[in-house]
Amino acid sequence: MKSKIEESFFDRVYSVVREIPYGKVTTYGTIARCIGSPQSARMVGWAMNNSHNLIPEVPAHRVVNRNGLLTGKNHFGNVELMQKLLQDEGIKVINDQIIDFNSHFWDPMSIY
DNA sequence: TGATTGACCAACT
DNA sequence: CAGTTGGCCAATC
Repeated sequence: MKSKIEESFFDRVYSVVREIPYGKVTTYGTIARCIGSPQSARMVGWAMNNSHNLIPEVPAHRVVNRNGLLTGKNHFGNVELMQKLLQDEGIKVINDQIIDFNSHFWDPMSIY
């Protein structure tokens, strides 16, 4: 029998994503690495997909791939919504690509 | 209930 | 240099 204190992979993902500060972005791989599964980056995106049903407070629009490309924009309902949200936070996005991505990048390890 | 897939990444050929 | 493959966990078919 599993301990209730043991959180699922998804729960850990949500915990990290929720801590992303305003105007900052991070990547799937970085989050996956932060929770101890560097190669589970795909699951992070999968968690985002379910997050719409589970935790609407998760800023999924602040999570992009390692290239700073808005690969998950197709899952926001409106393709332009993700880009709009990022631009509203002061992040420049052109052609689904975050401009000066390294400057807006936020490392989840900073919460430790 | 087994097989497939899914918003990724890195290594290998 | 570009295309393929392996890996991870959970949900869907």
